[in-house]
Amino acid sequence: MRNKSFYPSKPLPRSFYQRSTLDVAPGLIGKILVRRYHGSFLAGMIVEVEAYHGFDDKASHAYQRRSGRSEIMYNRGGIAYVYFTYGMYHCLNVVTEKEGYPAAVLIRALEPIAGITTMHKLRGNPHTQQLTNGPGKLCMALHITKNENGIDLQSKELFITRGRNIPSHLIGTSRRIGISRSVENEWRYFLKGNPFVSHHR
DNA sequence: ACGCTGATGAAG
DNA sequence: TTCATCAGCGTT
Repeated sequence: MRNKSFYPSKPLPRSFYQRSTLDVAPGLIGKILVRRYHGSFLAGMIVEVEAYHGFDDKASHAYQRRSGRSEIMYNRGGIAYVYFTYGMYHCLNVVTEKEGYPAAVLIRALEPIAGITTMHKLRGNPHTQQLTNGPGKLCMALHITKNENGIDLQSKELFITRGRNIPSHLIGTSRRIGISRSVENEWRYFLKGNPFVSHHR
């Protein structure tokens, strides 16, 4: 848990991201998201994600449009897509699949692993359980903003590494949170029983 | 249950 | 140019 004892493994290869989004999304559960900040590492285990993909997903930013904000989702997998929402918050996605197919996975929650003191400062000292249990919260805690939009996940600044291997029976699925269209698709994945998974409202 | 807050994109 | 819509959060 101490930052000094944490040194990350190599970034996951680009090939990890260039697969079906519905394979990448549950595959991210248990992996470690790493952010370099002022020369040290902030890190957390991914415990909740949502997939947004393809031409028929009405909740996707890329639905029936390819311009501005959503253009980045058409890139080949392996880069970050960070967007600003509700006038206040940033959300981190990882782009998946091949060039020309619009898709990304939203990182919704982390279990903090390293740099927890720094994360508390960046978040305004909430209880640890509230530190990274939501997509806006984890971006605040890891200082992820639109400056990181488009960053290559092979970069030292922001990447994902191997973590725990999670047996599939420990991964739960549900409808996605906070959307009004295509609600029937159960493309949210989370680590069952983990206290950092965000709660439904 | 609601207000905060501003980027986005569609409509006019 | 105006307007509705929001992949959220914190306080009520």
